[in-house]
Amino acid sequence: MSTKRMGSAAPWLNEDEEVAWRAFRRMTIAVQAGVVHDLAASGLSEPDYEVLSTLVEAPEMTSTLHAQAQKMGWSRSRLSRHAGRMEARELIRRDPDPADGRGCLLVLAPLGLDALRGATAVHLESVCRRFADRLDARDLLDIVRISGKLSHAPESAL
Amino acid sequence: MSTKRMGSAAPWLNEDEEVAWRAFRRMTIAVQAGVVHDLAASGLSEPDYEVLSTLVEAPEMTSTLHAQAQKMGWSRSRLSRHAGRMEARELIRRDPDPADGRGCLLVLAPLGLDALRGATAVHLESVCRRFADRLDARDLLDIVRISGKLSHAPESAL
DNA sequence: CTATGCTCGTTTACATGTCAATAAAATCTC
DNA sequence: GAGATTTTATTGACATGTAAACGAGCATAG
Repeated sequence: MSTKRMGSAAPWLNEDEEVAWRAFRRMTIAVQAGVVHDLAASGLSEPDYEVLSTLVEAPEMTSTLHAQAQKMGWSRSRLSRHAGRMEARELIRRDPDPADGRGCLLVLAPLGLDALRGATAVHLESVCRRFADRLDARDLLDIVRISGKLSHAPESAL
Repeated sequence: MSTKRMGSAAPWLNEDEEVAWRAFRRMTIAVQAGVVHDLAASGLSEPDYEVLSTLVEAPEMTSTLHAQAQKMGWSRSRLSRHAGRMEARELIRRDPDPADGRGCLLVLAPLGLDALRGATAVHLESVCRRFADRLDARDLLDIVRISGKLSHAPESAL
């Protein structure tokens, strides 16, 4: 694929690549920070929102901690901790898992559903204002194309 | 600019926007996590690397904590804490500021310069492998164009 | 059955970030 | 110059993330 930079010499970026890299970083930071900022106004952090919006899609709005962590790409440790904090706020509940004596079920609590409804509107508005409304059809296609090139792990450790 | 979504109705994303938003998220997470992962092998965290690479560009490799924080977009509190940790590892030094009795100067220490040299090679290689090498000239231009649309704050709070 | 190993969720210890309050020095106002 | 205000860096209290060790329950081989 890339015939550039094959030798043993140190790697480098040409000017266009450098410019694009800086632009990439600036863009990702701006959008990410912006959405997190907007979301905070609804009383949920971004991790909170992730947990709730993933959980609401599970059957019965219920999921094993293990399965939920898997689905979110989190460690069980992280989710366990965060679940503890969210349980204290009554956004979710922890029930024993009838199918596995070790496990527990995370259940979306009424308060969590309310919070999610509010936050979803805020989140959508934020994504529109900071992302979708600024882009035209061509931009969207370009993003999908480029994401396809950047989103997978490197072919080899090299 | 955008004549879509002007009314009082709830905001929404059409399918293309939704797909692009997911692609955008996937891409940013993959690249960011990948670079951080590679950098860790050199013994520096990403914040460490930011501090050192910003500091090395300052005159005399020295900068007020205030100025440094400004340049990095960090709070002084954050930089003060991180500087403390880096000072303990002898990557940087804190000297009193002769021009301002309150201030302090962050100075790049020899160990920090060494660490930065190693990390820079690793970082560059990582950016090549995970970013530049995967993209062609058109991709790079598209990124710069799209970044221009996404990187600034919203026109109004609305 | 039972012994061995694996998986589950939690916990401990620590690294890191935020925000508000602080102390000290500079700056401004009169 | 004296006094009020601002600025600077640090700190305390806390929220959040990671990694490794843990105890308890499950599962499989024999």
